[in-house]
Amino acid sequence: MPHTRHPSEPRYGNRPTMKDVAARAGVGLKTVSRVVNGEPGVTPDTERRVHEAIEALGFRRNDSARVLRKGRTATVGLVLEDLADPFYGPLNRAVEEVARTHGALLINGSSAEDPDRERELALALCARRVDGLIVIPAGDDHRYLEPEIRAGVATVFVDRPAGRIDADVVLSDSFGGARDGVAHLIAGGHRRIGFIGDHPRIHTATERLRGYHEAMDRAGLPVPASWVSLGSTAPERVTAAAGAMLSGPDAVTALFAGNNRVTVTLVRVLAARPGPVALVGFDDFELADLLDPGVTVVAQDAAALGRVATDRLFQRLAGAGLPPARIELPTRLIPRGSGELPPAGG
Amino acid sequence: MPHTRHPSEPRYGNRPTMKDVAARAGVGLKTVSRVVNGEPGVTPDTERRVHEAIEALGFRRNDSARVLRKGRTATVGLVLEDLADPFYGPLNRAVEEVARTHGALLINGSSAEDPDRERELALALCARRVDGLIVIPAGDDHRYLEPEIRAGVATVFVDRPAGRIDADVVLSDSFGGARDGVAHLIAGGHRRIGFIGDHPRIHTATERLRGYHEAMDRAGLPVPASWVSLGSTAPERVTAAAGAMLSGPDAVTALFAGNNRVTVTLVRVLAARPGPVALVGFDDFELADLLDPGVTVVAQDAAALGRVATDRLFQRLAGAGLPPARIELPTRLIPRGSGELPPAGG
DNA sequence: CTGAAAGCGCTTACAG
DNA sequence: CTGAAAGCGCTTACAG
Repeated sequence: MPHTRHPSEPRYGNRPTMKDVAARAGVGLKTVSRVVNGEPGVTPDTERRVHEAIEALGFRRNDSARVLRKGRTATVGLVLEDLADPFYGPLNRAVEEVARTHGALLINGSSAEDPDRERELALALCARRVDGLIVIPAGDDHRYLEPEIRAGVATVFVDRPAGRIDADVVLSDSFGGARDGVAHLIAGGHRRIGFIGDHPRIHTATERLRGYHEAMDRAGLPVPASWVSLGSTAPERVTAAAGAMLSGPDAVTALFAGNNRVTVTLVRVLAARPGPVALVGFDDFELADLLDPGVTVVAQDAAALGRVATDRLFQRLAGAGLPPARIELPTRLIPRGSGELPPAGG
Repeated sequence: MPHTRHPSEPRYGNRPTMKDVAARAGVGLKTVSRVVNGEPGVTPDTERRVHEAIEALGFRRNDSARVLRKGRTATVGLVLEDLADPFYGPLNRAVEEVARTHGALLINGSSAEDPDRERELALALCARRVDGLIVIPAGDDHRYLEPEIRAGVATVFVDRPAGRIDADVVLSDSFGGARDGVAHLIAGGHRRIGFIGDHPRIHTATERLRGYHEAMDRAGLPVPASWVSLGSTAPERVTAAAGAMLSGPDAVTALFAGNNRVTVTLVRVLAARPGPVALVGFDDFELADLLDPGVTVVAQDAAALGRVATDRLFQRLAGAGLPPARIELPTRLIPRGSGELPPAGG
């Protein structure tokens, strides 16, 4: 007797299959497939019988099987830094919405800023044969994705460029945004401005630092090494860095925050200090306008990053033989008070 | 000639399969499978040859095919309200982390508070044969999931109970949290307290309103209809509701906000008014402590909701024949200033 | 230690 | 209009 059904095979919880429906309706398998997929060429009577069998058995097509045969999974993978980070919420949602218009589902996960975990997750998604992959890089070497991209996985990097491979990337103008933010402080009369940012291995951190230097240079302002601090965005580290910059003979009168988390920590630090210190932060955040003073920021459009990246991905999937591109989105300076505070004590 | 390969079949972008690897290594298909899966019983030499073929061809196992045969997809589906809503970020991440410890990936999507979209999404996930489903309900009738649950999809509802079916649910103690929050205002001397919450079809909204009434009743305080307003959380609606409650002879001296978005809008409304009005909000939010005054909230642990729900889901998958349970997590009152303002004018 | 056959639940490419 | 056969890329259950 040939192998039929064995309890050790979950068989998707004993769900009925097209074969079961076909048997019950007294038709062929292909006829069931036709009805389920709304293909033409089935008599109303046959169709009715099939529908009755589907109802009676509670049949629901197994899309995993369908997808195996079709060759496309109608799935997009998204690797971001942290699903819990509010910055990625709108990006995540934007990716979902675009995918949805193409009938695709979204598998996502966090790299936790760990390059190994990013790799593991991205490759797991490739193993599931996602049609496309959107990656917010944690690492700086993405050669591991080269075979996947060559094999046809449409891949777009977001927020930071891919490392050591040539691939699509959609990002905000970090350099220009930081430059304008720092220039805004300089225009307000500041001469001693500190920069506190993320790890130097993170592309946006160094780009924003570059923008800072550009603005200072243009204004002919020298930058002692003590005014720049890159590293972890942990509150302790940022607090310590700010403390150092705000004391001593070279004390700064203004701070530029390299990202969201740094900004929030600096708001706390400055709220606990007596004198006013000007602050401009990269990235907007909810309630920034309600704080006192409101926090001046260089805002980027996270939803637009996700939308543009996913559009690009589906363009690739549609077969456009596009060369890898770098798409840069503009930022916007939003003055709210903290960035307009005059320098204390000249 | 039998059908072999045809250009109209994408075949996952011409990726090599185990069959290709087997041919190249000069071994059987099953041997490749053994090597790829680290199964024992392969001579080192054979193993080496297989590995070489894998390298040379750039083979990566197709987990979608594997999953079809195994009967379990190692995938968890999560239907939430809005991927962009910061409240769901930590929940989302917690679900991911628990799934990860079980080797499962996460497919998620937004219902956009639309019951039809919730249904469509949940059923699409079932069609993909997710092993388990976590749903934050938008609708109030989940009978459509009954066949899926019966067929073996482990299902857990979070934040709000399922409608018209008996299923696991993990939620915060909305009733108790709101009761305590309102009692806190009463203890501070308030007698006229308004409640502004979400749509009455949302379970948490009515539970929190129930808590409000309980606290007022216990204190022997009558509640005119004009002090209660449920409906959309759109800023315009909330602003109008607050405006009505804060004027006239029955004007309230304190407000209880039914959720996050209401709280934030009320903070804006109150900041624009002359006199102090006390405020307690349900749900904590970032920077609540930095506002002036700090916002007193009834905090729920969103990450714990996700963690407990996903643990429950995997318990079910492990085969524990559990009856549906209702798991309620405690809330925590965090006084920060806004809830401790005394009643203006007695 | 190794591999051929059957099967997971569908769709494709045919042939009637 | 309808369906049997072959196949998607793997794993299972055997048999050597």
